[in-house]
Amino acid sequence: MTSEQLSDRRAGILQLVIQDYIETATPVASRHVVEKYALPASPATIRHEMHALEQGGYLTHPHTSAGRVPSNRGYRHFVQSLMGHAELGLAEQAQVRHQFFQAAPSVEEWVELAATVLARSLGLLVIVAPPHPERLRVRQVELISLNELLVLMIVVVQEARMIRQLMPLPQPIEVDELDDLSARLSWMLRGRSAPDVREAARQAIETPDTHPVEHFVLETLAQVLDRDAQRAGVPSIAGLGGMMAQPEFQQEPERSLELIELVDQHASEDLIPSSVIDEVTVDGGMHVLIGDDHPTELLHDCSLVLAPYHSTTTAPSSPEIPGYVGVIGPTRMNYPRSIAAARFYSRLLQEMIDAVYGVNR
Amino acid sequence: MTSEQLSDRRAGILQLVIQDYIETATPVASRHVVEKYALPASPATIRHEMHALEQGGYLTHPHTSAGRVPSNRGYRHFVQSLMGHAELGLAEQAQVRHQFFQAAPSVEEWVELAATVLARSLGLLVIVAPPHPERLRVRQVELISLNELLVLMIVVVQEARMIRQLMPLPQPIEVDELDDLSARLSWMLRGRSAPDVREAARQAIETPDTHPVEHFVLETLAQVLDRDAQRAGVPSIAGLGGMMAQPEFQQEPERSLELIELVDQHASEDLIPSSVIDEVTVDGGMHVLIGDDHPTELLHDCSLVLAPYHSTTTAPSSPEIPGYVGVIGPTRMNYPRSIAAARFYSRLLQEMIDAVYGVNR
DNA sequence: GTTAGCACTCTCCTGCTGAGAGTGCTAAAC
DNA sequence: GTTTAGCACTCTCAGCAGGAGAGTGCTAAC
Repeated sequence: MTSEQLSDRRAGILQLVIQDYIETATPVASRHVVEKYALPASPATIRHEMHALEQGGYLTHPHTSAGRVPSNRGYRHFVQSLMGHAELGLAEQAQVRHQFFQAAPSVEEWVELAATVLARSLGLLVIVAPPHPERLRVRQVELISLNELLVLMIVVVQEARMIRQLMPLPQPIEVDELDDLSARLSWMLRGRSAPDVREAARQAIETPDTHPVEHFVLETLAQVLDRDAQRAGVPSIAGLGGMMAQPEFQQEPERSLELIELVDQHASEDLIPSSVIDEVTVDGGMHVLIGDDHPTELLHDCSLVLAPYHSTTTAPSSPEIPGYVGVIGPTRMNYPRSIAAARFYSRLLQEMIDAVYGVNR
Repeated sequence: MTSEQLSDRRAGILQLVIQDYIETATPVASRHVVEKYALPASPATIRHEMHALEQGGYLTHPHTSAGRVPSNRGYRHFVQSLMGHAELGLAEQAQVRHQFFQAAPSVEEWVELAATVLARSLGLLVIVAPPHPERLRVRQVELISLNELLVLMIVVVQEARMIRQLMPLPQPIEVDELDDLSARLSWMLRGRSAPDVREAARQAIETPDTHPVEHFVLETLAQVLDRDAQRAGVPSIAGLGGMMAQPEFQQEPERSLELIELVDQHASEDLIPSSVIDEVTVDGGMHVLIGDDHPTELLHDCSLVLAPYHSTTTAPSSPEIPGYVGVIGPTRMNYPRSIAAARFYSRLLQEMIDAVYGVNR
């Protein structure tokens, strides 16, 4: 690992090479860089420096007579030390904000919107997940009789979500009894989550006088709480089209196919493994995985920009799984812009969610 | 248009050629077909017949020294007269049924499941849409105060759906008043849909004594009814991966890219235009669009198998937009199997929906 | 330290050739 | 009249050679 300090000029050349490669997607030649950026040096000199950068592992060579291409190490150095800090332009920020305020106020809607808009603006694959409580806590249970054997159960949970579930009953129940039951359950289960509800179901079956439907409802409720906690965290994926239009994928059809397969199956765990998110959340900041940093082998020629976020108002009682804005693109992706955008969108989402949902804790 | 009757032998050869091409995706040669199917004739004879079929427009020739490839006309004749009627195997039917009964009983869940399972089994693009009412009718309105300025509105509609909507209020309202309001709205709006609710909102603003929040709630309610009627019909798309693995797409990257783009943007209106669905619904049966039958030019080398369905128990009062199971693949797709599968899945969906939702009409 | 010059390497495009596949036609056999 | 064998013809495809072009690496001079 040759990690000696780079001279200013050398670092500058590395930066130019990377910027140019990001822009053109073709190996950059010494002469090209001299002419394009009007460097006060000859191609031979630049060649000399490039050679040194290649020795240091920052650049590579597809073959002898090709220009230089950044290596993973080069990109890492670029991201960490060279590129500086960028923010999204104010006009763009305003425009995106506007779209969000126009949308219906629901987390799923925002998450979907964030994924599609960001994907379109970057031309890369974007995965956005909402923050969601690890377990849901009951706030209110409503049982609405649709007919003798069919009940619509509505559960309002403390996390300001609502779950509906149709329940075909095993045996009929009177409307009065049903109303009574829903009132009792609301009172009894307030603040409880799935395990508690399971316990209540067990007790109900042991208590002689309870209506058999009660046990059934409790079991269903517990199931539904678990299922919906899962579903609340389902991420939106967008931008496959733009991603596939990137030159690196035009060349390699087999690789592209595998990636399409992953997206088709909504395999977000492969695209952004939860281990990575956990790791990031420790320091709470953004994270950039370049090339083979990524656990999934298929993405070893890609980079991942990850901006986790959470709702700041989470009650300490209910632990929350953070949301994230993830951008996946070829290692050649535009890092400054992607990072700035991911940061902006994650903050915006956090803001929007807090504004509407955060209040009631 | 030479539509003279085909001789038995000629039709038989057409059928073999099409079957073989569907299977192998390579132009089929006279000799190949003789050997593979042990025909009691020499290649030359078959060649002669193939020539005649080409004259009739049923087959084509990529170039002189290639085998024959079915034309759109050939496929149409195959689908209409040659292939006969197939059903899915009973084992497969049972296995699919099982998966459906295991899933949570919700239309969205089933639609998603149908799309993914069918796509996987066919290796083609599958689009499944639920039937949904043209407009939703209110059954019950619940307003739950989350805090002074935030209300969760829950609307149960007669179509056994439920809508939730968070409403930040323009001004505070007492909990008692809110309960009162929701009871009154439930009573007043029962069976009404968006236009009626709008009318009620107008009246509310003209009536002096009403709480200002009432007007606001009514407006939001009308919006929400419209929006959710839209959203109820959103189709699921799956199988892009399998589709792209088909040899025809491996060859043509530009075309593939456009198709990926369409799927990425959930452009189901381009993939299955509503005009096509309407057309089909007249006779209520299945429909097969082959090649340039399809309005979208991008799909002129593809075929669409469409199986619309509806919930049989629809009340006459609320007109319903039908659901559908659509299969899109290269014109070379396996028609018997795709048609049988689409038919089966559409019936299964109809059955499942009727069993749970149809009862309460 | 910088630079011009030049040999060297590698890709990429073009044209060519030969093998292989399959047809279309013709003339003979059934 | 239908079927078939034989054969010429056409087109694709893989492989190969050769030349142009692009860029580097090295060396020697400034």
